[in-house]
Amino acid sequence: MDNSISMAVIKRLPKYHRYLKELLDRDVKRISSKELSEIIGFTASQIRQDLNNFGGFGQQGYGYNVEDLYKEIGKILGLTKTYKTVIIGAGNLGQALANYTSFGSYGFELVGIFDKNPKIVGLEINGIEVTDVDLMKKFLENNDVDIAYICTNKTGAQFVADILVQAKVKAIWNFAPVDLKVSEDIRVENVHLIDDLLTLSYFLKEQGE
Amino acid sequence: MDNSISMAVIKRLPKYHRYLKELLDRDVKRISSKELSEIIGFTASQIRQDLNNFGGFGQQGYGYNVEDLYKEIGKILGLTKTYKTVIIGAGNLGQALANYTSFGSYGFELVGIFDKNPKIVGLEINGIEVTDVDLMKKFLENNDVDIAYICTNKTGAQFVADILVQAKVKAIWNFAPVDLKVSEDIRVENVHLIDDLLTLSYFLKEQGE
DNA sequence: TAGATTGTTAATCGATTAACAATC
DNA sequence: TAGATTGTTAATCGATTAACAATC
Repeated sequence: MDNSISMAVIKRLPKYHRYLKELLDRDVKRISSKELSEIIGFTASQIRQDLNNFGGFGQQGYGYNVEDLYKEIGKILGLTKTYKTVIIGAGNLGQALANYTSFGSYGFELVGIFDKNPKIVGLEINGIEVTDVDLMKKFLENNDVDIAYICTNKTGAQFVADILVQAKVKAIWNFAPVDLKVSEDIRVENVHLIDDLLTLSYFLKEQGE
Repeated sequence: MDNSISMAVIKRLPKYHRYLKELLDRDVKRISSKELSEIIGFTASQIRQDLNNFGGFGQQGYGYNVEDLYKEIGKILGLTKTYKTVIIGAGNLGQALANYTSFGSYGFELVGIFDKNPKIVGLEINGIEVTDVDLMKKFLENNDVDIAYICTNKTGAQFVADILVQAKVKAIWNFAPVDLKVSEDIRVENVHLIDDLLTLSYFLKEQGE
């Protein structure tokens, strides 16, 4: 598969996937780029360009078969596999993510939760016991973990990331408000919540002027 | 202030703010675009371009005064004001956000939490009692709420958004996995968690090939 | 066959980077 | 004054949109 797909395209794929699922649920059999354009908000031209990065999924004069396209995009996104995940930091956010059952339905299987707080270690969250973070390295050696969700505070995040890199975890989903320094071969996705709030704040301030 | 700042620039502002705070804490007095470039990861040229959208904050031959620039960016981001916020949906995620004290320190003051579940209504979270969502409209009429965090499930999100639009709430921070249909004058920031996971999944799948 | 709609190339637009005169 | 570094214009790069021949 082409390795040079731009990030802009990749970031749109989940949205295609989401809208196609909706169409499928509404029993829509086929859709043209023009029709899809109207509900998803991308231009028809962009939709055709995006999809053609991965193959000719459509048919001239017909459009796209909704079910086929949905499945194809699922494949492109790697949803045919399952992934083992762990959560580090079982505070409010970590617990919230642990309880998100929808992630499981996409194939992201939670296999471990870690924390350093003795008051939290030992608790059971969504059927998984919280383990002391000191035992994480050993756990990672014995389990082939794909993705780690970092839900620690700012201070602990880099320390945790270093262990994850060493243990050859493949990806990090980072919720701590810091940019992690990691080796090139580990993929990081950041959720900097405060950044989003500041963006909103920027626009609210603008309004008043 | 210029109204035509591109979204790309705006989305970088919180990162400038974060790094300048760090420099300030480390007692760094001045910094050149070149030095900042090395720690923040944008090119020096981009940094100068970005900042010059808002004014000439630097000085030839010297660079930028860290404290001044930090304050200026804070102003640009609207951090001189405070904002009233509410949370709708007090499940795991809603509760996690309610307990995030750091938002408060940026001026985002939580004034209400709403839920429809009778088991949750009445609970006190971070000093605020969860109110029945049926009473939200009235609450919004009596309180000048700036930002609403939607932490409901997919099904309830649009229903809630409609009430928020009616009540003239200025911005929505949407955590439900759905694209809300709202009027033009309300700003929406989406956190589609599953989209981020799918992006990671895309790259993990790639690795194996 | 005629109509519709894709796949794909070309044109445009916008964002990033490079270059350098201005100036502290 | 000489050196450093900005502010800003010009060049480049990449992403989006438009156009249309191919084809179902």
